[in-house]
Amino acid sequence: MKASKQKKIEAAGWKVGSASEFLELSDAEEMLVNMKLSLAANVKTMRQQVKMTQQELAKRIGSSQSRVAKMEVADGSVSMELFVRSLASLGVSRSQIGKIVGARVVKRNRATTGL
Amino acid sequence: MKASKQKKIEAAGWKVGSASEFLELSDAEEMLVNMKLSLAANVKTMRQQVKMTQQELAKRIGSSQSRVAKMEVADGSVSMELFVRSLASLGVSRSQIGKIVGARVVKRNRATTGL
DNA sequence: CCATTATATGTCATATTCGACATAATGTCA
DNA sequence: TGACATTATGTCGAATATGACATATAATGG
Repeated sequence: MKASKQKKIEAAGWKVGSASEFLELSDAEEMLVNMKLSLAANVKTMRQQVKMTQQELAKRIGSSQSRVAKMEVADGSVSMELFVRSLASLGVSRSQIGKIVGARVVKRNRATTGL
Repeated sequence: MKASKQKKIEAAGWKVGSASEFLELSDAEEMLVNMKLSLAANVKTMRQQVKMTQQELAKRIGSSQSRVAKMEVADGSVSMELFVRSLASLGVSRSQIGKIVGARVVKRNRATTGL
């Protein structure tokens, strides 16, 4: 893993082992981070699509506004379980969640989104 | 949620809230359980495909044989993170993991598997 | 501008998940 | 059968994720 990439990841609150023993793991960790980035982005957009506030979603999933906020900024302390629970509570189907997990988020510009 | 279904889930070591306040959550919980069942089955078959022992996979992911065993029987104490880490360490790509998450496991009989 | 609402960030006690270990159960093969 | 490898199950202290809360920082619109 490149140092620059690791620094970026750690800056976002992620822990990355660097001992040689864990070199294979770093790929898995990076994958996990990217999955969570994708999940986070989708939780946010889905919630907004339903015009729900973080507070409301929090209540729905039995959590708190602060935790929902951490989810949406892909804080390192949020588990995949919470992402999945949230998406499910937003009406996202299992197969849709599978796609979110499997594909990188593409940040589109205003020209393509039409906004 | 039907009582029979909940009983089955709880028998497998899962905790399911039953207060009316959490009725919407139970669907999400069931989805999570099914995802983990799918992930568990795939960890097992992929590991066997590479002719790896639980002990060896455990070492690869910095865990223990007992935890790998729990993974493969879809024990309730195993997080999605660990499933993903394991699959990644077994060489499964992100898009493949997405498919595993998104689609129910189909248990095939001997006629179709050829065994 | 101010007031109000929504979102982000930090901390903390509690709950959950962790690897490790012992040991039981199952499988394998001679 | 017995010896050996592999997998399953239970438990425990340590590590991590949790909801709750306070509070900071936007964002909204009047």
